[in-house]
Amino acid sequence: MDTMRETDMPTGEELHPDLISSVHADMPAEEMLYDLAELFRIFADSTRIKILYVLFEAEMCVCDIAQVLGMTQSAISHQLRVLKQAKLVKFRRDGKTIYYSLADDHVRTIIGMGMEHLCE
Amino acid sequence: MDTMRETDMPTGEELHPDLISSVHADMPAEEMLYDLAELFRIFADSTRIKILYVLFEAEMCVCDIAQVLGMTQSAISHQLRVLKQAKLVKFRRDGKTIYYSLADDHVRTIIGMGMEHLCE
DNA sequence: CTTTCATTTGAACAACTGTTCATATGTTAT
DNA sequence: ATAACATATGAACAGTTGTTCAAATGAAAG
Repeated sequence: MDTMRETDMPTGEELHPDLISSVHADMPAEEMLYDLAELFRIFADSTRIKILYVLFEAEMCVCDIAQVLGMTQSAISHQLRVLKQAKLVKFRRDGKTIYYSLADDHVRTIIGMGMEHLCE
Repeated sequence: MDTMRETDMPTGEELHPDLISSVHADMPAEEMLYDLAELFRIFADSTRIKILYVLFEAEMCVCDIAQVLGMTQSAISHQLRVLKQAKLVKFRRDGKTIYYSLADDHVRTIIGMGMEHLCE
């Protein structure tokens, strides 16, 4: 509701008023952009990336993943929790052990995209 | 150089020894996975996502971006620095103002990929 | 040169994140 | 029951991150 002119203004804080309002109108909802950042945050840790990479090849139980990555079972379990909540991995129970696997192929695509960007 | 058998072992910490060694062999270099996580870390902040989204539409100067996002010029400048270092944006100077724009189309693809994952 | 404006930079602080350690849950076998 | 094992969870701690504030560049104009 501001009544500022589009030309000949004091230029206090904005240099290109019409560009600003045009761009602002085309922005996705605040919440969507927040969710997007939150999604990328999941991939923003090398332990989680490693876990996902491991699961590219086969479903695996927690202690095997820990073994492959040379990390504590507890640390892996904590990260699997994050991946689980983000719906990036799924799991099934077989007796005492729990097998984790990729939830869908989107994970592969997103990580592949990142890899492609790096290798250039 | 451990000489453990592949069958009939005490199962101290690993449940599936051959799977472990096979998967471990197929893993990309430690450093590569670290770099990959670092790349996603750039996208893992909603301010940076917003900046990139704004630059989808047009090149823009710092104060205009700040205006669109309703944030301090200083905050935007700090984040542009991060994006610049990651080679995700480039800039040109025109007198006093500096115009930022997307470095290449990879940014668009990666963010698009994330969006696609969210909208399902 | 001095002023003004766009931007950058550094220090400081609060908020967040990942790992560790100890402990709890849940399952199987004895 | 109890023991052994795979996994999960909570608290705590160090390390990292994003914003703010104040001050510093750097460029154009008077």
